Amino acid sequence: MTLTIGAVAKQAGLGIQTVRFYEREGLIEAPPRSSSGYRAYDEKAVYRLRFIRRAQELGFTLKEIRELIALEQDQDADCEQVRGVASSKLSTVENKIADLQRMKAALQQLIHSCNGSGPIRDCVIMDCLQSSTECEVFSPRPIELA
Amino acid sequence: MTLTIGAVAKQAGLGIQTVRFYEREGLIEAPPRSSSGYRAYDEKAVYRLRFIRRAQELGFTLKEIRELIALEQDQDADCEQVRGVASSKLSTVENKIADLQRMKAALQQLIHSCNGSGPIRDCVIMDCLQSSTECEVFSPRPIELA
DNA sequence: CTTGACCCTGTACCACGGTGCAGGGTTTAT
DNA sequence: ATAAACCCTGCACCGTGGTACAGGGTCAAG
Repeated sequence: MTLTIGAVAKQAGLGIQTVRFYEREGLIEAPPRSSSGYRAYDEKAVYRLRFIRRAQELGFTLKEIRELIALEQDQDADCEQVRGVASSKLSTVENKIADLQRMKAALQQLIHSCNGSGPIRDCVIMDCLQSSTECEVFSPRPIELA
Repeated sequence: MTLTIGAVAKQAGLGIQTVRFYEREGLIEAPPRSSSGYRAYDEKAVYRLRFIRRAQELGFTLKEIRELIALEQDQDADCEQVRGVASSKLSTVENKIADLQRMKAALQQLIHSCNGSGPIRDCVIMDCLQSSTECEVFSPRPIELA
């Protein structure tokens, strides 16, 4: 018995549109079709979709997931390469954490330095955002935490 | 002496297109124009643009920055409200950090459990992503760290 | 045999924060 | 006077990860 797109979507915890989107994006292969043109999936499709979900939870982008899948399908690829991908992802995650921690510290300092009453024109937070000097809250490294 | 858009952009560390984009988005007010239609900025515009940059560095979205600017312009607003905005931003930053730390731990565990050699079919990392049981690396809370 | 639930394609659209280009006009330096 | 460097508008497009809708066909239950 094969599965309809609704069934695989449900089992993988995704929407139908999303499954079709993944097919278009080359993350899953196009399944065979029934005589009436319905997609006819097997169990493996559910695993593949869950793989995608899990990898996303670990912070991999769809592009990176496509690469992981390509590696998996490559006879000549080895485990080392997979570990490489995971390691570089780990680095980017660590960098994002560092960026966010700088933001956190800066925000805490801002909040702490605000007594929380009085009109805006006396607000330390606003001053701090406004003037270039006066407040050394800003991180050396800018944004880029995409 | 007034400043051209190129000059303010440079002083604020932004591109010209970006400055016009901020104007369209209501983050800065439209400046007066020269006789030939050129935007004629004053010094304050540079501060406003830097304000935007700084707030972005702290993790505020453009929408939130628009709100901060609106607060600043509101005679009846007080410092408490500004602190509220900053506090809620702090919370979201903290949540993002927590999400990323879960990812980090999971990635470390994956990388650690991979001996780093052999073909893909024996790769623990791939196994782990593939099979639903067998590997308790996955975070209770899913993605959503946008 | 009809009704509802499901499936199909194609296309457009969402938020986010911009970037780029075409097709003009202006200013400045040589 | 001419070229380079700047400015203008308007519009389209980028990546990311989907979501929605129109306008159809199909399948199972009653």
